[in-house]
Amino acid sequence: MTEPDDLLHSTAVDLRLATFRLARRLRRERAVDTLSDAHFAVLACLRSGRLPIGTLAQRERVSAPTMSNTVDALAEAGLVIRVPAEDDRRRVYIEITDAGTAIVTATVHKRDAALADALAEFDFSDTQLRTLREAAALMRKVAER
Amino acid sequence: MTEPDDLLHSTAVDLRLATFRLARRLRRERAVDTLSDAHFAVLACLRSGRLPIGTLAQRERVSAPTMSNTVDALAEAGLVIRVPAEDDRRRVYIEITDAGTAIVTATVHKRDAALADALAEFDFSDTQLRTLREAAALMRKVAER
DNA sequence: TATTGTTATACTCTATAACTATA
DNA sequence: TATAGTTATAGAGTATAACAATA
Repeated sequence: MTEPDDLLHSTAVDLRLATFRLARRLRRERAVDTLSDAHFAVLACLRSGRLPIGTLAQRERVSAPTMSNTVDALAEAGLVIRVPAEDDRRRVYIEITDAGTAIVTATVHKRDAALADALAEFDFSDTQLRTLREAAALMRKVAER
Repeated sequence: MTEPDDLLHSTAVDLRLATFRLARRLRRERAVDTLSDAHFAVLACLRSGRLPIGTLAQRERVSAPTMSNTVDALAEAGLVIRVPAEDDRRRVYIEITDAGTAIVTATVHKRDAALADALAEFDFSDTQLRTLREAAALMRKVAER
């Protein structure tokens, strides 16, 4: 346990507050209003390649039936397709479609643009921007511990 | 619109990714498993003082009926109480109880401790920690724009 | 007539349990 | 017998519409 008033702890407090507030602010930026955060997260998960339902459920920390329902909805919207595996016929791979990829790309661009605009508005110096980038790298290390 | 490859934009991209991942990681740390994120957020909102239902609904960006339900659940759990306003008898103030305050405090401590432990594990230098604190301050400015 | 909050109703997201098909 | 996925069912959380009480 860390002392309540050392640099480590006060950094943790500041960073927790800032992270929650910024995440909340950015989550509001969406390309498609009808797509929930949970559904969007699955779509984003599939950008780098197809995955079976079970793996998707584990990654998103939901149950298999929940992921099955989510995939139903995404498939009905034409954003993913089910592809039965050839070697193991119990398994079904989920692949993102071009329409799905387009939504992920547009949403990501929208969030990045909103954040870039916000940063621009404050006239941050290059030094401050580099501080933010370094911090971002540290934050990812911490999150993926 | 910013150029896709300038410092501003690449900072935005890095910061968006890092913010979402760290927020997700921290949200898993809870003092009470039975309390949902939405309910906890309302409780946290009330730490600094009592608020009417309508204000709570606006702050948390949910409808008034939804907030009414949430308050029902929190009141049933003994975490808040409804206090009718004296001057305007339509209005009801929601006040956090000692039990509610205890849960907020415990959860915040747990999240800060988890983050501090993670930071400690990486043996970040004081310079790196100060980078994170400065970044946190900038992030809050951006979030509260 | 406008405002504050609640009740009625319905839809989405989630989970556990039971089931089907395949290994 | 174990595994991958789906279906059945139920419980939370959410919204809009309609309502009651008060200003």
